[in-house]
Amino acid sequence: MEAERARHWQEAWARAGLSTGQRIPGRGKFYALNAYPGTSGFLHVGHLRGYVYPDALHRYHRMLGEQVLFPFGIHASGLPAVTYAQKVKDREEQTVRQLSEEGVPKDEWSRLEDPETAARFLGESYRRVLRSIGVLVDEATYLTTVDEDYRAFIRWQFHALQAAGGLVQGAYFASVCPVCGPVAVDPSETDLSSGGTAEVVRFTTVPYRLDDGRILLTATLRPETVYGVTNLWVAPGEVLVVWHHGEHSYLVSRTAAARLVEQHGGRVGHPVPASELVGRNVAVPLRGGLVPILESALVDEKVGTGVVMSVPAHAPADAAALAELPEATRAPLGAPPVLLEVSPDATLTASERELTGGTGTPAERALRAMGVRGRTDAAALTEATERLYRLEFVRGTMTVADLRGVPVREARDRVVQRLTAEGSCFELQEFSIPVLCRNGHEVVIRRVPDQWFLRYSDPAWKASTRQIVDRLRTSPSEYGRELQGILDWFQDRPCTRRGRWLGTPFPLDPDWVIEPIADSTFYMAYFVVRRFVATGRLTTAQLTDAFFEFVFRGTGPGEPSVDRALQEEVRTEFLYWYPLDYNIGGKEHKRVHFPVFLYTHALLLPPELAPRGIFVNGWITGATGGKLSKKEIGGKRGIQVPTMRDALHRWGPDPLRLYHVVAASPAQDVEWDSDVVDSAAERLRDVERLAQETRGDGDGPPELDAWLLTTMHRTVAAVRSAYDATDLRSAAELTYVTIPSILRRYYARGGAPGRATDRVGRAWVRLLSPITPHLAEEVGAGRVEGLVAAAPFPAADEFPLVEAAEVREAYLDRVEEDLRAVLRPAAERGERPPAEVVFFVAEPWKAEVERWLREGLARGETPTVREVVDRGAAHPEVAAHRTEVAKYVQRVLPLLRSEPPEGPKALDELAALRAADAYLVRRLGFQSVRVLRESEAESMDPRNRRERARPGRPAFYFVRPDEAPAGG
RNA sequence: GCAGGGGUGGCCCAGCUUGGUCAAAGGCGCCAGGUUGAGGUCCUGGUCUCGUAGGAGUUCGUGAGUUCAAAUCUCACCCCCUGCACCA
Repeated sequence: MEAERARHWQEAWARAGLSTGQRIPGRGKFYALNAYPGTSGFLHVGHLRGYVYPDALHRYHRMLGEQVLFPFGIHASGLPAVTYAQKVKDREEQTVRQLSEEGVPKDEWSRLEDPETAARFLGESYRRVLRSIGVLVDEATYLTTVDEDYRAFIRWQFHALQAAGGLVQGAYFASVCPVCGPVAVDPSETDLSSGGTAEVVRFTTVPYRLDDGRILLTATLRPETVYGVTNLWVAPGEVLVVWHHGEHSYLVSRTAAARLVEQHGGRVGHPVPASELVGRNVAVPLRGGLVPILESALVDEKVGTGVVMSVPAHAPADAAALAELPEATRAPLGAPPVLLEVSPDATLTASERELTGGTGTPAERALRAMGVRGRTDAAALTEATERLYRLEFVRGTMTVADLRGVPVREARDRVVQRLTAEGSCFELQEFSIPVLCRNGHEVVIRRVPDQWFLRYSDPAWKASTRQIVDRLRTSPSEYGRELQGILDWFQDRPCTRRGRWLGTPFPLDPDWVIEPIADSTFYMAYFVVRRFVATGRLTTAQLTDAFFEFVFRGTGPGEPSVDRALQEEVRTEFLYWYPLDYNIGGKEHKRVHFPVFLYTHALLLPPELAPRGIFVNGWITGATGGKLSKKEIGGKRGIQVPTMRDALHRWGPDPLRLYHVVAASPAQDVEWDSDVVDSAAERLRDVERLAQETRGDGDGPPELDAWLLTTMHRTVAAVRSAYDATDLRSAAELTYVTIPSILRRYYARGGAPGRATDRVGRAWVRLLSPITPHLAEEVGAGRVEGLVAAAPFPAADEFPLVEAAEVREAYLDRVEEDLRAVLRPAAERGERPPAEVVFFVAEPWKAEVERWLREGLARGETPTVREVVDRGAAHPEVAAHRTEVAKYVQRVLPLLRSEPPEGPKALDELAALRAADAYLVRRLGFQSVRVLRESEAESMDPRNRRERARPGRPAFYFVRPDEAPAGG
C-alpha cells in the first residue's frame, strides 16, 4: 500500500481520537506499554518489533470495547544521548550519513551537539516512525526523561524510596577514567575506545613478611592455596615500590601501587629493586614457616601486585616455572605440598576426568593432560590453569590443617576472613585486559566510599517482589521461573553517579545524578499524571512530593496549591489505569529493567496495584547473529537490512507489521530476511483479493454454508484465545493463513461468493485490524460501519455452530485422502483416471461391533472374537451377519488400537457422499460417482472390495475407462 | 561451574504443559499439472523410503526406560545459544 493511503487511514484514526483512551467508570481497561527506548540513534526496522506487539494488543483490546492506554516516551537519561551528541560533534561518518538520509538540514546539525537537544530530536524521529507504521500511542503522554515534570516525579520517587528504607550508602568499586570521570565498561563501548569486553578480576592480597618488617604483598585468585606455598616469584629486573598504608609498608609493583592507592588509599613511596630481595626468606601467613624469594619470567608486573606466591602442586604455571630452575635452587624447596583432593572419578564429567589422569601433583597432571610444552606455551598453559582452577574450586576438598574436609569454595572465604583478621589482606580489582577511555586514558577501578545503592538485597523487599512474580503473567511463560532465579542473586545496585550524563539530580545529594535504570522503574504510573500536565491542567510547580504521595498512594493531605477535586480526579484516574497489564520489552530487559520495575512497585504500591504481566520479545538480528549491527543497515538491496525509510517505501506498513508478528514466536530472535517480508506482502495482496471476493448475496448449498460458518465460529474463538494469551503469532496464522484456506475449500467444494462468505468477509476484515490495520480499513470500507479499528472484534457466536456440518466435511476429507492415496500410483504411471468410482457404505452392524471393541480396549482388555460373536447373538442385526463378524473383528481390532478412542461421529454417509458427487467428479477427474450400501452392491463389486467398508471409511471400487460400466 | 533456553523433515519455524486423530501445521525452496504471451502471479497436486488399491517401513540430538502406544513423560550423555551484575 502506498504511503499516501496509509497516511490517510492514520489521519482518520487520529481524527477519531482512537489513541486517547478515556476513563469510563465500569468499563474494562487495558494498559500496556513498551519499555521506552533509549536515544542512541535512529530506529531501524528491527526496532519495530517492540512496537508492533503492543500496538496489536492494544488494538485488539480496543475492539473488545475496553478503554486502552498506550503511552510513549523516550529514555534520554544516561550516556546514549551524550555519546550521540558527541558523534555529531565529531561529524562521525555513520552519524552524518544517517542525518543526511533523514533529511536533516546541515545548519541544524550543530544544534544536535547538545545532548538534551539531540535526545529530544531523536525522540521526535521515533514518534514519526511510530505514526508511519500505524502504531497508535497516546500523544498526550509523550515525554522525555529530562523534562522538568518528569524530574519532579523522579525526585518524589527517590524520596519515597528513601522513606521506605530502599536506599543505602556504601563503598563501591567504580570504573573511572582519571580525566573524564565514570565510564561504563561493556561490549557496546559507548564510552570506550577499546577494552569493552574486559572483565573485572578480583584478587586477594596475601602478605609475606620480611625479617626487616617490610611486607611483600602477593595477589592471588586462590587465597586458600597459601597452605601450599613453596616460594615467592618476582620478575627478573623488576622494580618494586613501597606502598605506605596505615602503619605498614608494602612492596608491590608500580602499577599495583597505583591501583591500591585508588582502591584503598595510602601513598606510593620509594622504589626498591626486586633483585635486592631475591634469595631472602619471607614468613608465610596462617601456615607459618619461611620460604625463599625467587625470580621467574612468569611474573607480569602489570598483573596483580607483581609478586606471585608459588603453589607448584596446584598452579600449572608455577610448576612449569619451577621446572626451569636449576636443580640446586629447586631441591631445597622440597616436594610441593598438595593441599586438597578432588572427589572420586565417578562423580566427574569426562572433561574433568581428563585432568586427573596419571601421577604426580594435580598441576603436573594438568600440564600433561593439556600437553603443555613449557612455561612459554601460553595457550596450553592458560587452558590447563583455568580448567584445574575450576575443577578444584568446584570439586575440591581441603586436606590441610584445620580445614581438612572443608570444600574449597568454602575454605576460600574462611582463609580470607583469617587473613583479614591478621591484617594486610586487601581486595584488589583490575581489568582482565587494558581498557581505554574514548579520550585515550587508561580506565581504572576506583573505590567510591559513599556510593548510593538501592537495597535490592533486602530480604523483606525481595520477598514482596517475589510475591508479585508468583502472580505475574509472563510471555514466554518460562520467564516467570527465570525471574525467581534472577531475584535469588539480585544484589544492591548503585543508583547514582557523578560525572557527565543526562538524568535527574539526586534529591538527597545534588552532587550525584540518578542512574538511568533507577529512573525508569515506575514511570508507568507517571504517564497517567503526564496527561494532565500535557493538557495544561497541572503545572510542573504543582508536582510536589505531597501531590504524588496523594495521587499514587492515597496518603497525606495532597498539594495545597492544587484544587482538591482535580487531585481526586488524578487519583481516580491512576486507580482506573493501574495496575499495569503488560510491560513489553526486548530480552535485554530480562535481568535488569524488569526486575527493578517489579521491585519498585513492590515497595511503593500495595499488592493489588502490582504489575500483572511482562511480555518479552526477542530481537531482529543481522546475519551475524547479534543485534543488528550498523553496517548491516542501509546497505544495498537484498542481503543487508534496509533503513526504516527504505522499508516503508518498499513494502508499506502492513507487510512489515505482519512480518514482525509471523517471522517467529515473540520470544525468539529472528534473522532479518527481506524475502520473508516480500512473502508477507504477497500474502496480504492475496488476503485483500480474497476478502474483496467474499461479497455476494446468494445462498450456497445449505450444508456447505453451515460448514463455512461453523468453521468460522471455531476460528474466531481460536483467534480470540490466542490474543488473550498474547500469542500473536498464532492469531496471525489463523487470520492470514487459516481463513484463506477455509474460503478456498468452500469455493472448491462448490460454494460461491454469497451471503455466507459475505458474513465471513465482514468478520475477517475486523480480524485483520490489530495486525494489519491499514489493510483492514481498505477492505472494510463500505462493509463495516465507521472505522474498522473502532469496530467490535468478532465474537465466535456471530456464527452458528453446526457440528453435523463439521463431521460431514471431515468425513469427505478423509474419503478424498483415501481416494488420492489409491489413485496416486496409477496417476504417476501416467494412467487415465478411472471412469467411475463406486462407494460401498458400511452396514450399521459394523458400527455396533466397533463400538463394542472400543469399549473393551478402553477398559484395557483385548476382546476376543468369541466374546463378540457371543454378544452379537443377542443383537439381531449383528447376529444376522455372524460369519462376517469374526472376520471383521480380526481385521479391525489391530487398527483400532492406533486410532483415537472415540471413533467416528455418527453421520449419514450415504447422503454425504451423494451430495458431494459433483465435487469428487470435478476434483479427481471421474466421469461419475455411484454410492451404494454394502449389502445391496454385490453385482457392482467384481473385486469384492465392499467388505472393506468401515463406519466412516467407505470401501470403493474403480471402474477403469476401458471396462464396461457395471450393471444395475 | 551456576542459571535459563535450545537441538524437529533441503532450509526457517510450530507441536512437547494435558502421550494416541503426528510421516508431524505454516512458510521458503523444489517437482508436476492448470491458468498465461511468458520459466512472473494465481490455482491444484506432490515433495523420508518401498509399494501396480486406501498398505508397510524408518524418522523429531544420542542411548536407555515407562506405556498397549512417545517428537511429546523419566533418566543419562553429547552439542549449541544466552546471562552471571550495574550495561541501556
